[in-house]
Amino acid sequence: MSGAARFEVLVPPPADGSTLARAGRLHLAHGVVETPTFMPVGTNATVKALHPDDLVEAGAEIILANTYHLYLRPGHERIARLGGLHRFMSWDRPILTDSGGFQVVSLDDLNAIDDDGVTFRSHHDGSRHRFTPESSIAIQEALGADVAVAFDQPVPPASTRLEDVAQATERTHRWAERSLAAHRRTDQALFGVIQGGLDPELRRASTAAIAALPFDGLNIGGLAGDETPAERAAALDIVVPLLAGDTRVRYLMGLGSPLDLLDAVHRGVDLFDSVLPARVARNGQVWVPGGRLNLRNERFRDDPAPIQDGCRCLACRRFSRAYLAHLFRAGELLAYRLATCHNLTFTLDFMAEVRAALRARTFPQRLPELRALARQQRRDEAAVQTA
RNA sequence: GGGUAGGUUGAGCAGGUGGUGAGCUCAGCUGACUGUAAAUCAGCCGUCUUCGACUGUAGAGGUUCGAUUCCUCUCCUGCCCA
Repeated sequence: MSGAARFEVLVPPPADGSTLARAGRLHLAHGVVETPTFMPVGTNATVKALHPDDLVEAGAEIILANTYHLYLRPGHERIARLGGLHRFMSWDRPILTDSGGFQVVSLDDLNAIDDDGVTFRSHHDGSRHRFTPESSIAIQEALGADVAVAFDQPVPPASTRLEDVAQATERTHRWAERSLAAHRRTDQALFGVIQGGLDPELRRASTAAIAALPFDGLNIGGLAGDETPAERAAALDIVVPLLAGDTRVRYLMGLGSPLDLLDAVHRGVDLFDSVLPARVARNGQVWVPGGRLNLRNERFRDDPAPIQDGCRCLACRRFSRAYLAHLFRAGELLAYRLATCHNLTFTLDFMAEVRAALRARTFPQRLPELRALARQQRRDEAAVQTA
């Protein structure tokens, strides 16, 4: 272990087994992260549409950036020359870089994978590149985030044949060891990724294999894809109990809807990231307690209310739904910023509420109420609740 | 007043010189989005009983087996001339 990440369990799960949720504190080079929490995704060294101050105001304590994208543009060496990722993007709180493994899946038209690594074509210009565990780590060290992630091979769990899941999982294990061996920086943590798809035996084996290695944190990968909530829950219920005595932070990669977050926290996960709240916001939908609103809908054009009564965010403090509806229709850039601020504030405030319940030791009791808050019914029901 | 070019589903168009015009782009309506090739994508967008059917090419007549197309008149619009 690098020692660059220390996870402190503030409130362990209750002995009665009513929940595996826990409150914790993750100490990183650039600061402390209260968990459970959510990391907004800033792929290109920016959370789309936001100023770093917006993120601070929304309550983000750590954000994610992407190795693949920053390697291609502007280049990790350039970022290193300019003083590293924090300085480059003027963000002085913790950052985690994803390894680029996810692009193995999402850009699968453009690449070829083998046991040594992945050869891919740039989505910008078609030029050829190659990632290996060693090169991914080298790039991440150059970027200089607080946390690097081992290079892995995720697969869409529900639609992948078992033998292919097995192959990707075993490859991920070998790459995990190579990522660890390649990692040099002592001021940067390194997290490992558990795979195994939806197969109980593969999940179990992957959890054991990755947990046995000296990573600073344990990522749960290959979920938040095409699986059902029940399948995801089943996978978590295999992974987390196996980590019962483990003192490391648990990070479920890619999860972002409030209800999904709540369920995963309940099953023992500490950390999340997702593009969902930001992307959904840019596409015109905002999250409110118990529902969601599509601001492009005709019915908001005359609605003088804020998105959410009592919300502290940049949008709700000063602007009406009608104004947001106008901005989206007009294609005005402020729409994206305001809606993104709202959804990230909503998500992060929701996680703060979950933490408060955990610290007050009222968490499992408050689950129904928190679920009601997180639920996102269809718009008609939402309208009733927020009217 | 004369000449000329036109009139297509909210707008702008495509097409159609006798036998299939419901096609495109906007606009509009709705939905999706989960380790970001996403300010993107998908559906709907004349009417209906919507896996289909019907109607629809400014209006009224005429020719024709059959007219959006050819003929006559009328209305409207742009431009030119007076």
